[in-house]
Amino acid sequence: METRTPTKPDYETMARQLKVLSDPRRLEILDVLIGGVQCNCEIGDHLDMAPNLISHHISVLRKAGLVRAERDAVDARWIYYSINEESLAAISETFGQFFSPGRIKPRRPDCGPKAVTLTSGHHRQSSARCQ
Amino acid sequence: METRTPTKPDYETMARQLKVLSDPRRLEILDVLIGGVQCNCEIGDHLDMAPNLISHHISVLRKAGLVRAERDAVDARWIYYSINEESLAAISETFGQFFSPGRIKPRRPDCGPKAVTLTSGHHRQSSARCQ
DNA sequence: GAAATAGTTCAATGAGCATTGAAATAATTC
DNA sequence: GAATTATTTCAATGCTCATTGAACTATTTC
Repeated sequence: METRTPTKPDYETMARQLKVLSDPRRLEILDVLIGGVQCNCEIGDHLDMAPNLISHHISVLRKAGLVRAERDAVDARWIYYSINEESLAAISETFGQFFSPGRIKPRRPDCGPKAVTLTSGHHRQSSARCQ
Repeated sequence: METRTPTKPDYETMARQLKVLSDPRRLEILDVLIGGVQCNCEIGDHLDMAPNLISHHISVLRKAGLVRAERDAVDARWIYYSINEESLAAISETFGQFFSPGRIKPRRPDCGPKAVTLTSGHHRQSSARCQ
């Protein structure tokens, strides 16, 4: 009988995705991009970060599939970054499900020494173990 | 005019919370706890981790307020861990909102050299900057 | 009180990673 | 083609943190 999620989640993959999101600079960059700002120069204006640092964090977000890049058709020095909406939706879905409080199951009453005690009086047998 | 979330999120705090969640071992522990297993011995059986490592990760989860501990009333050597439902709900709410794809705003058209080009012909003035 | 059991704390190791400044690449302008 | 602009890559530094084994605390059993 399975007590966890129906299909056991890939914790390694989930952790890797969450690690990408667990940086304040990257959260701020994401927030700016979500807000509709995609011009690199304006990103720099908002963020007060060294350009190479912005570049580094954006590359992390790109490798994670969260952000896409597109060069300007007229002046190819400019690059526009944008949120990969599908990727964000997938993350939102996955973690929304995993961390949903509704998933919490009640404490299993047949576990631990208390259970043994409750059924056989004040003293339990010495080999008492859960299950 | 604000283009991001109404009240600017505390990226540092969010990142710290996400960092706690960005470990495969901690995700697995959380999943076991969410599944209703709270007896330490059974946690150990499920996780195939050294007891001191379980203890370490659980202490991280406890410091983050995600997990609570309670000693067995009969045999105080046993400790039962449980999910702090309110804390999980708060996290689910915060991140569900932040990463919601519905928040994504369209690209601002008045940004970058393309905008200048579109209104003033093929050549833009050399000092062109966004906004 | 000695042995056994449940769990935590400590110290050491090593890997990963954010940050910084400088150099390099790419594209455009004059 | 030299200078300028936009962005990336590189190398070095230092901090954080997961992991391990050993020692320690607390509690119960005999």
